[in-house]
Amino acid sequence: MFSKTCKYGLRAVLYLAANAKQNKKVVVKEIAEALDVPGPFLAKLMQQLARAQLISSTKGPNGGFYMNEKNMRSNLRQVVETLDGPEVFSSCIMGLPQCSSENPCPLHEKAIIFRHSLLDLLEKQSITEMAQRIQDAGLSL
Amino acid sequence: MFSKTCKYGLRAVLYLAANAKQNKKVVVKEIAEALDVPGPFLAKLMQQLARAQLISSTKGPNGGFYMNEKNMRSNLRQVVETLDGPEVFSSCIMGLPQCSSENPCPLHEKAIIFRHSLLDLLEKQSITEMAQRIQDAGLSL
DNA sequence: AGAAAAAAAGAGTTTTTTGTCTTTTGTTTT
DNA sequence: AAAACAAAAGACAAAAAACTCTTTTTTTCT
Repeated sequence: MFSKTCKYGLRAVLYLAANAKQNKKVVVKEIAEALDVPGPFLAKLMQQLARAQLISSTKGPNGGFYMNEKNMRSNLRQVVETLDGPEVFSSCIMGLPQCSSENPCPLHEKAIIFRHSLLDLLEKQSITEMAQRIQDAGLSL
Repeated sequence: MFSKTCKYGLRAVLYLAANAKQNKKVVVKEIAEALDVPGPFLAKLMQQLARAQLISSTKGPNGGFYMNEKNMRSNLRQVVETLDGPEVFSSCIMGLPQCSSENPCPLHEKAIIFRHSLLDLLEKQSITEMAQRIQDAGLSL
């Protein structure tokens, strides 16, 4: 479905949303240990997310990663698109280069419906609300 | 979404369904050229599909690949499962190893709905009927 | 100002996936 | 029986993804 990079990224964003704020930043090592993923690899992908302004960071002592107000209003579709590229949502499910509504693959119509339900899932869920649920229900990341 | 192996496999199965029969077998080279995919690589994955009895083959002159009656009654979910493994449909969308209904990830409930729509898409489409549509409407593969 | 902390950047390494090439086995036709 | 054809099998090569390590930059604290 998604690459490991992307899965780590989704989890990291939600971890930040649930555990970090402007005044309580979190360092990569902590996130990596909490999620049980390779630290330096996670650091790399978090740089990408920071460049895309989906998360925030500051260097130096007491520095680390966190979510600002704007970051909290982004959505998981954006995370996926910056890490796996926008094609994951537009490319043909069977990998046909020329697949389109004019020249559809045999699964085209049905695939559109399915894809829509995926986008809906990733776009419509509020990060703020998910962070709340993670804290309240103790959801795993 | 799916691996290249899997995408090639889906297309190859549909190509066979639309273009081959017991008495009109088709050789790998033809399929590879029609789909514009690497021949030897395609040959490999077709061996897997043949072992899983999702397609049929015979060696020697006038040999090649084709679909028998039983093959035509299989579905695309089986193709995906033999090439990418059954985990593609069961593993957590965020990659959490422990994700389950008892210990759900933040996307769990919504992901189940979405996954169901994917399985539905791959299972409920009849290969026979798709082959017909490919021939009639000249769908691309 | 100096030291330390932490992300950013960049260069490597390993593993997996994708793709190729060669040999073997089985079948059919002559 | 021999030759030719085509898949099966297996070993190999290249490319991409995943992961690691080192150096640089920025910030903060003393």
